[in-house]
Amino acid sequence: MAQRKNIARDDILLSAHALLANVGFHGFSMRDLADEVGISSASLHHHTPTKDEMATAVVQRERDRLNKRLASIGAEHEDWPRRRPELMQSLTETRLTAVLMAELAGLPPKCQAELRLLHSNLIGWLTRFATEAIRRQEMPQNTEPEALAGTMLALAQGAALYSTVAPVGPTWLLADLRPVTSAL
Amino acid sequence: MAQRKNIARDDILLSAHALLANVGFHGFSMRDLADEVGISSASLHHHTPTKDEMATAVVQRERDRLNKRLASIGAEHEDWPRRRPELMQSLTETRLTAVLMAELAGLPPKCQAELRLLHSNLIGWLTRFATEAIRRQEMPQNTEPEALAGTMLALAQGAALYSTVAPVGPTWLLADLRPVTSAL
DNA sequence: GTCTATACAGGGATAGAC
DNA sequence: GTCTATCCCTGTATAGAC
Repeated sequence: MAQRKNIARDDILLSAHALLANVGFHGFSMRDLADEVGISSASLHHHTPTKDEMATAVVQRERDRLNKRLASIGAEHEDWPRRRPELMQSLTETRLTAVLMAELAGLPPKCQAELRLLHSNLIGWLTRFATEAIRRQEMPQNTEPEALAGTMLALAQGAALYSTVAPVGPTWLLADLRPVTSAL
Repeated sequence: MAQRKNIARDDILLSAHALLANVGFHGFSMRDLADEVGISSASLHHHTPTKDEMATAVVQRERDRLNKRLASIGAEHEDWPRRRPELMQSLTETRLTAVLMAELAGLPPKCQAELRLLHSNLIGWLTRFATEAIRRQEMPQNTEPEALAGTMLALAQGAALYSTVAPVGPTWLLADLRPVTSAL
């Protein structure tokens, strides 16, 4: 019944996600998206009434996906050494959030709010992971979990940002960053 | 004679830089910029004929500024422990490049080319710094300079990207990232 | 160098037929 | 649900007077 509509909406959100992650919210038009999906712009607006709503839905989807993914990582492993690679890979593969964060102030209200929520979720997960790792003595004891969460997010999302011009190599996130990050 | 014009163009590029770094290339209009500067959009186009040219000029300026800054850091100190903080701070304070990299594929041709050049310059500097630090035995000997350059850029620019929502704290880039980056 | 006025394309969004 | 056609606004850019 409503099956075909749902499928169509998923197709739209998938194409929308790709465009958003490539050129950002203001980098493409609803007509561009309609062409990508293969329908008219009027049909597109039938499924997703405004551009704001469309982008919001995409971000919401990504937020759900990431929350589930991070929860799964937390449930699958207890130790940080095994959580780390999957976690960093997940965040490094997520270019959407990095691109939208870049234009945050220019985003329409709903989409902007949803993105802030996504960011807040991520910081929450990362802080929790760091806290546990410190308690388990798998991280230095004098580390602040919040600072580490911010740094991890910056590193992974920065890599995502530059992934189009310099693909993250196998050794990228494995380098010993002590000389970069540790104080004198 | 041409003095007032140059001053005006600098005013324009300064306001343009702020807008570009805040909401990205497609996040504002030439009218917005004209309003910001305090002139009509026609006057704006008198100084900078196209939006592409305007953004290109801003990126070019930033490229010059960064090249001089990094050269100065390299000349001022010889050792990596003293180069590191100034270097990372310079890159973390540069939000413009991070925002524009996000929409790279959607940028007009000249601006896109100029941005790629800026990125290439940065990687060049970072790779050189890393190479020297390794030779001076201030970094682990088994590190690949290119990988480290990419990672440093990702970390700093990621921090720049998220600086609007979570200002980089004093401990941020000082954390020991071994648990994040080093392999199992 | 600055303005008003305007051209013209492209943007988001809607009407209404099928 | 999809289309064609269209509305109306915004966007870039130009013309031409002052």
